[in-house]
Amino acid sequence: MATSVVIVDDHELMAQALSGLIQKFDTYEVLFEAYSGQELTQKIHYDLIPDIVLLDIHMPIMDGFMVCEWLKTHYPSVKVLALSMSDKEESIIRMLKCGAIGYLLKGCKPHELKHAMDAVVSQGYYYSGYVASHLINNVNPNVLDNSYGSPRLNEREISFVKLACSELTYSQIADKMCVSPRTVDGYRESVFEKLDVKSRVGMVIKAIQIGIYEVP
Amino acid sequence: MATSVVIVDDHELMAQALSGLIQKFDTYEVLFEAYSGQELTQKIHYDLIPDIVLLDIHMPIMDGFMVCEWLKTHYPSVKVLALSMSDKEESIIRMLKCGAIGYLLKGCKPHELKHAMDAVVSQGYYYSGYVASHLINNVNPNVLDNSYGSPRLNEREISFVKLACSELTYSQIADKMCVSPRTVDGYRESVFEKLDVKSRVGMVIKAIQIGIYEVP
DNA sequence: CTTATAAATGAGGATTTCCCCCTTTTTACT
DNA sequence: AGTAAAAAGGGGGAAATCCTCATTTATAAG
Repeated sequence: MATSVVIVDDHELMAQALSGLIQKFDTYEVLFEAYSGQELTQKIHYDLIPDIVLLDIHMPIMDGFMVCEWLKTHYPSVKVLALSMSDKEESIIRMLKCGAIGYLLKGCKPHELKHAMDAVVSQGYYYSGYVASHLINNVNPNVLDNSYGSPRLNEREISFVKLACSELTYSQIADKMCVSPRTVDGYRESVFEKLDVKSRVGMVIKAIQIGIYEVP
Repeated sequence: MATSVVIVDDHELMAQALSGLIQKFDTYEVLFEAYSGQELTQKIHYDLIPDIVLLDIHMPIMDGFMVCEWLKTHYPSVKVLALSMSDKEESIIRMLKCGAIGYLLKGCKPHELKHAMDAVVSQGYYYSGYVASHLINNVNPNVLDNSYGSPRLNEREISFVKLACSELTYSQIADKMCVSPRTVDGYRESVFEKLDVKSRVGMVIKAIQIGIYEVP
């Protein structure tokens, strides 16, 4: 019997094109496509459970991390193969912690996709060579402790960082957060420490890298 | 005779999947795919000129803007249909100034792609409704003057901005650029003016938005 | 009830950033 | 050549950022 696949990608073009590609692999059949996380949660049923979910990470509202966590709690048998543009180790690690079983870059070749799906079915995991080497070489200890959000920053600190990614001064941020400027300075200090940066600009760049702040 | 198409996208998966999709449209045939701008410049010949080039914007080394400019100088008859994830007006305008004849979002539906290609062939242009409305509503005057690089920044200013997207102080930047700190302050002032920002953080965010700096 | 541990805050100062006004040098144009 | 316009550089000062030492407050643990 053919292995059933579901594709989740907010880019319809990508999703349908991928679908066409996979149809050509015999032993695989595409059950359906979803163009958002919500759509997936609606379309999937107890009698329509795929073997594999090809999951795009970067999506609005419900991103790949959330979708993956939802899947693993509601349909733990589903094997999630993450599909991403970026090889940022934070993304990879977060994805694995969310329960993904493989991580594939969108720049890979079609036969690599086939190979990955084969591996997921038979061995239960797959990481492209590039991803695996990244994992080995560049693990930032700060990333390891928190499955969602970012390296160990608490809620207040995350709010602070988001506000700091703007032209507001720290005292204006203090007003917005309803605390004293000195408290904001405390947030700054601890965030600098945790993110290992030495300036506000460094903090902003790092915040973008690890996904705390998204450039509009 | 079928309309010939070439696909340029650094994501092989995307390129090949797209290719498969287009093969299904009769009246269109895919001549070849290129996974980088350089590959396109090598594969295209006087006896192998496509009617349409589907061009991804975000690519390493040679991005879509460069590829488009190269195409319009060497093969001006080629109709370039830009394909992008983002609807940032800067990207759209830059692409049009580079000679693209249409702009499509990757999130569109397959039939929209078909429709766009049809329109490009028959009418000579195509902009998805979403893109068109963006153009009308959100044009930033700063963007209009410069075809490449970004809103009117010169080379030195661009170097400065890139260095400013780091934890270097302005005087360290001055050292790197081999000019006096005061000169760097001049760069800062003119860049603030041109990009319409009020702080270094604002400049960094804007630089990322308009593509001067790419977050690693 | 103490202890300790984290969060919020205060005071002060060094450095950097931001913003003026102004001079010299270089480049461009007619 | 002469004039205009950038580009590079100088000085100084107000504001913001960064850093250090220290105090209060809340919260959890023994």
